[in-house]
Amino acid sequence: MLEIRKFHEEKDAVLTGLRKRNFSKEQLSLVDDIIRLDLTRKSQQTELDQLLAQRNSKSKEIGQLFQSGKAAEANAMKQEVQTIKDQVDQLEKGYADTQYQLQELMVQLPNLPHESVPAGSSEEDNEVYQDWADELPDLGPEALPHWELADKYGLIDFQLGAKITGAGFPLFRAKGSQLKRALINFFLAEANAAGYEEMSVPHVVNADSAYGTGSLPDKEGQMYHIEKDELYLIPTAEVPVTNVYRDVIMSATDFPVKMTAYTPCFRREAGSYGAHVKGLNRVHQFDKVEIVQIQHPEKSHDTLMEMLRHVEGLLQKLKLPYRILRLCGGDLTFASALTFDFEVWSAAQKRWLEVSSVSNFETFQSHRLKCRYRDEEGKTQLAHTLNGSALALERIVACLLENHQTADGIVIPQALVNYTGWERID
RNA sequence: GGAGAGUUGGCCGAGCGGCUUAAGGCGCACGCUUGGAAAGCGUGUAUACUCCAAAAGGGUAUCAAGGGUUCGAAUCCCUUACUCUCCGCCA
Repeated sequence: MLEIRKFHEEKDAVLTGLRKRNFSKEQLSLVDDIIRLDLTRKSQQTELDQLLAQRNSKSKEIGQLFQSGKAAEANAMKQEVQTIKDQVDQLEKGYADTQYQLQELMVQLPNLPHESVPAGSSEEDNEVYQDWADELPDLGPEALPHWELADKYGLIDFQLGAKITGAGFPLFRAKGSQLKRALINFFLAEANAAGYEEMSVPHVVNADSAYGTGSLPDKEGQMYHIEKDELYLIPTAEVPVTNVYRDVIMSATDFPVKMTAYTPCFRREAGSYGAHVKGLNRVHQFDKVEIVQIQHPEKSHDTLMEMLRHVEGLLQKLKLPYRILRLCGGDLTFASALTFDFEVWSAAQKRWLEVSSVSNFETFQSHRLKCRYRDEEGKTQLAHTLNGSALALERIVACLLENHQTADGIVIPQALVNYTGWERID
């Protein structure tokens, strides 16, 4: 959530940011509505506080009167306080109402894009930040898509997954399952080597945590909701991991905080269909190793670039053709200020598949999380939060199978052989 | 799932309707002291919102969370969450 302070002090920056998000003129009027409501809120608070102060001091006097035996005076004063209380009740209602309205508007507003975010309305307008330098591999017409390879080598059973649960819950078996486990270990080992603390976290979170990272209310429909216990299946490890720092005030020397976790991720993704969701392209449960950092505002941009290079290193070691996109204002996720997507070339499908998204949320999440640090003057300031997939497993499996297929089997890249224990699938 | 006991500031811990602007201790910071340190002494030490042009200084709220009783609630009542102990079940 944006800080209300910005609306008063940097209104132009707010408007500029929202325009980059393609806000219409009517939508932009929200900004003035918010400023107006907040001014109302302030005056209501001042009035309310004054009344409460009166009530407190008079109540104290009543106590003293009783103690000195002046019951008659005390009882008279009770009447006075009673009338103050009635006013307080009235004002409190108005104040709560203003707060509620303000909150309703504030949660509708996405993060302001970083200045480097290109203008644009859809994924067509994303900027290719770093293209695949070499020629894209051409495997010829015999190249099989991953779902056929998975079937041919007995790696993934989509029918069994559908039988046990439903569509979008593939069952990995034999070397398919081992390959996935190897990738998890490989990604975690690389993250550990880069200084990220490994964590095993709950895969189910409460509403406070979901709200803290912005999954609620913005993505309510995307999460599996366990109503009986009022809990949510995590859509990404970002939610439990970032919430480690909810309601925490750190010292500036604690930066950077680096955490990593492997988790399954659950997404309802209602309304998808067609070839784009075939095989592993889009599933309801997938695996991911996530990297998260909490950083000083002045250093967060450099940190984002460092995370970018980390993800890039993984793809290079897996020998997969990739490109990096800088998302435009229209494609940026709600909470993000700046996002780079990694796409890997799916050699048989002949299309790019998104395998990672690396984002700087600046203070948008930390404001909700109340994740703060103390600056040189001892004042509390909001920290910056960042995260990235490093990496999403299922699409990597798809691309590994397709890109490294040969006539007599699938060749495992050397970096991964240390983790699989075998060199090929045949 | 059943029964009981708890949850107070960074931490420990007192308080069980007004004498609390939350005692006392520990920790931390600064100062005095010292050749330097320790000890000792002194001062300070939460968060959010808000008033004030700003600083200084006020105000309000917060004793797990939310509601209630009362002129007044950390303290009494209700609901919820969490922690611990015992029983049951269990990888």
